[in-house]
Amino acid sequence: MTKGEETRQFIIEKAAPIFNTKGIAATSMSDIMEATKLSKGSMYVHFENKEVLACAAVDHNMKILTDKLLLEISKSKTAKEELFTFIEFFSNPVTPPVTGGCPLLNFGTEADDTNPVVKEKVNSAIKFSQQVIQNIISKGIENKEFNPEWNYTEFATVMFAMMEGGHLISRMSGNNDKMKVIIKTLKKIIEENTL
Amino acid sequence: MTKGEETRQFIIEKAAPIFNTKGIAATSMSDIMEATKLSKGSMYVHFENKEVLACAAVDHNMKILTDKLLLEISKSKTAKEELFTFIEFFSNPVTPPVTGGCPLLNFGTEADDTNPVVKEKVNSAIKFSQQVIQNIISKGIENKEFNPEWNYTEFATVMFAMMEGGHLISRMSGNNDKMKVIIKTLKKIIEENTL
DNA sequence: CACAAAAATGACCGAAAGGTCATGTTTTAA
DNA sequence: TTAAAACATGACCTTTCGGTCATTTTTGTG
Repeated sequence: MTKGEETRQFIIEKAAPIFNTKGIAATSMSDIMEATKLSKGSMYVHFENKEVLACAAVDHNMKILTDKLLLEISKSKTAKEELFTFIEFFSNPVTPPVTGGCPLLNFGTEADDTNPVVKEKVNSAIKFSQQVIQNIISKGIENKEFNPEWNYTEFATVMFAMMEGGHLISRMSGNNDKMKVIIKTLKKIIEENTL
Repeated sequence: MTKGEETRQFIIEKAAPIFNTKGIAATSMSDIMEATKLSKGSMYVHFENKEVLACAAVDHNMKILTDKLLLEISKSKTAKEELFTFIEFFSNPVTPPVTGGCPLLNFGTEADDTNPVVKEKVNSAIKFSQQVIQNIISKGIENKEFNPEWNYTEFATVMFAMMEGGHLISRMSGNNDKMKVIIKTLKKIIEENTL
């Protein structure tokens, strides 16, 4: 990695949690300058404009989250264990795996009617998440772990939706109680489909 | 209503969809001036500052949504019908009942780490929504419509979470298909608890 | 109708926004 | 080692932001 690439990466890493916490519109280049202790000119050497930096920060937040999640999942032995790990990974929205909370929720709602590029990034990430869930269950069915009649495509959607909704509720209330209810419910459904 | 009160209300009504669509940070007083065709000075006659206007807009969005929802629900005859109406009311996130999509999702994620006042407003509204669901089911149990063993407190949380999550997915993808899956799933659970 | 109070106007203010650029410093590869 | 390329700096630019205020217009009431 050249010096330039290193600096670019450094800026992204410092910027990512700020964008995820404050939102794209509310984050200024000065915020990033302060966090990186770099000059304004230096920022624009590595990023054409704020939008490009914001997009890089969005990507970074999603990548960090995905990497952490998949790493945790990879430690599991059975498909059921993998699903449980997935769910438990998000069990504490008040102190989430990525600073600022779920980037899909944060950037998705902000980008919705204003930023088609970010919106599409979020859309892809949502699809990917559901695909991960589906792949785990599909594998579990092949392994004779899960009920082959399970409509797991629909379950993947329901599970993802429940977790995002639970995330919102818990972050608003400031405690993880409601997320625990969501988790309990999801685990029960999984148990019911376990052979 | 005096002229002043009328104008204040007029500004709120014009501002509400803008705030809900663009977000609080990304909405400028100029945006509101343009929408209302009023002068800057006039805005500040009725609102101390942007924050006060934003709060009024948040309240308005939530009130409009609540009023519309409760009106629809009031047309239902049975408790089960009321629940179904509640769910169907949100069946088209792409063309939602309130311009900009669910204000709880929009303002909640934005306010999360930056605006405790709005955050608390959203938190209260979330609690209220779940209470509405609980009240319907509670009444339904008394009416012998629903299974008295139903853990409806937990269901209210799950239902709310699923709908918010489904809302996000559908808005990101630009079509209501995933929301339909959510709705189908919720209706099935309700049927299972119907006597 | 008169007239005080309320509402509306738009020029104006300082601060902060995103962005540029000449200049100086550090990397990098021949 | 050295020279060109890449990187870093911070002063500076324009625009837009939230907000103020003297002035004018409208409103409502005695």
